[in-house]
Amino acid sequence: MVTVRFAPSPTGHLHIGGARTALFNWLFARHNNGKFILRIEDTDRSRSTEEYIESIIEALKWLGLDWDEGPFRQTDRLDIYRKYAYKLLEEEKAYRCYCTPEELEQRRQESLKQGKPPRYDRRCREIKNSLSKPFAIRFKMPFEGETVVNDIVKGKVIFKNSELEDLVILRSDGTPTYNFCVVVDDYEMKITHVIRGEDHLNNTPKQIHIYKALGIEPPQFAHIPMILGPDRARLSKRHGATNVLTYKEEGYLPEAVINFLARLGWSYKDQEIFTKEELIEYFRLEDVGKANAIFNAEKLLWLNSEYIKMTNEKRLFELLKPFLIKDGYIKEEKQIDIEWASKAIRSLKERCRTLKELSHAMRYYLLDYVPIEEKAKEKYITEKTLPLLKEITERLETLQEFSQKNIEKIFIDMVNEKGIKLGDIAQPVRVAITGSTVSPGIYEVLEIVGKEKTLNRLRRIIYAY
RNA sequence: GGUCCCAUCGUCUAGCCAGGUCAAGGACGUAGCCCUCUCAAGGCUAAAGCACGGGUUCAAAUCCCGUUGGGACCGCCA
Repeated sequence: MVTVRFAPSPTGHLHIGGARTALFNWLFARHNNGKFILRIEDTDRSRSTEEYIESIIEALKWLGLDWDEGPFRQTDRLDIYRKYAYKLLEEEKAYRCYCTPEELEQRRQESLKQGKPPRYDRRCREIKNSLSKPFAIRFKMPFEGETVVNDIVKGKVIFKNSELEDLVILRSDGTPTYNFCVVVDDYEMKITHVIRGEDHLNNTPKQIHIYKALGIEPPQFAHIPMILGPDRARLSKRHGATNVLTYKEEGYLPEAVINFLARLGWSYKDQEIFTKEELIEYFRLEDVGKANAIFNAEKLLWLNSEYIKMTNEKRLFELLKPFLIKDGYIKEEKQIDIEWASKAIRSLKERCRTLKELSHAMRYYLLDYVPIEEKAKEKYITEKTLPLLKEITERLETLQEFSQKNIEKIFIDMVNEKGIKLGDIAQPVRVAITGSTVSPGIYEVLEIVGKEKTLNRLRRIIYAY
């Protein structure tokens, strides 16, 4: 059975790059009816936090990337790693290193200064008798030869063993290091395919030697390209929103984010928009590109607008509620007629690219009075338009059924009778009712706002002039 | 510095593995036009790319080599 894992380290929130790695793993597992495991790599105790673990889990749930096993935590499994590490020590495939981190750092700096590769000089490798000093366990890398990685995405990659260093597998405090736990865990969890960022490609030969020393067969590897910021540097906090959950807060739909992430480094014919089912059906690691991709926020925005258009109004309203409450347009406990809300959302959804924008646009449907933009007021609420506003108010007052159709008739009649253009009256009314020069069709807006609020707002602006 | 990866419009990409049907297709963004009560949406059109240099071949975006450019990794971080 195909088994993959997503193994984030909880030293930060789930970022865009990590989310795509998780997505590719998830898609691969679902496509192959395999298993997707979540594993938390928290052996860096000083930087890992509970808060980040929860945040990562929340983000994965929001994206709908469900896992079949886990979350496993490496800090719960320390005995296992120790067991394997000591096994290697006994078999003399690893050795005790008595150098202190301070000494190592100092030597590193010196090597760097002299332009030499900052590699451990293996000075403890030949110490025969154990000393009574604190020690770390280092793995014995071969001095020569080559290691071949047959990567599903990158193809055949050959590394010189002479470039590999004797890495620490168990720290002096007894905790294991990354390159060691991945191997042990991927073996113990029967991972068949390791799908991870390209930043791990250089680690792969080291891990392959650990597999060999442990006498186990390495899994298949697939190293997916990096996601870069617009400046071509690796995506980081400097580039703004990299935390997946901020996209939730900014009003993006999870399926839009998924769709966007899937198309970063992967494609299927000329298709841009995919349902989750389609992604699962079409996704193949062989179709993942080799080149790094730049995060294109504009395209994500476009995709989100497409998803908003495709989403039915009832679901949009549910998604919108937290935004409306936060913006102060509705109260949590207040009941809103769902049919009315649907009508309102329908009028706006093709004009908004995020839920946040949509919420903001809803203000003139929900509030009693809206703030009027100064520029709009100057341009459209004038001596010239005031009589028109008065007249349309009077005409609208007479309406029994305040429907779009009837409202339209009132406008058209007035335009014909007075020999004016529709815009001459529609724009001032729009400003009076929405506070802005931009809105859905004016008849539609008036119907949704309703007779009472419409007349109140018109009278108020006339009175205030 | 060393090692490894990568290279098609500004961006995401199709095409490359199995060279010809590619005077390179789609999408985002940009510009223009149409529609129009505003703004969107929608429709149509346009500008925009095979990094460079060699080689192989009747034929190269596609195969090979080099150059340049970008990225990643070199930790008792993951």
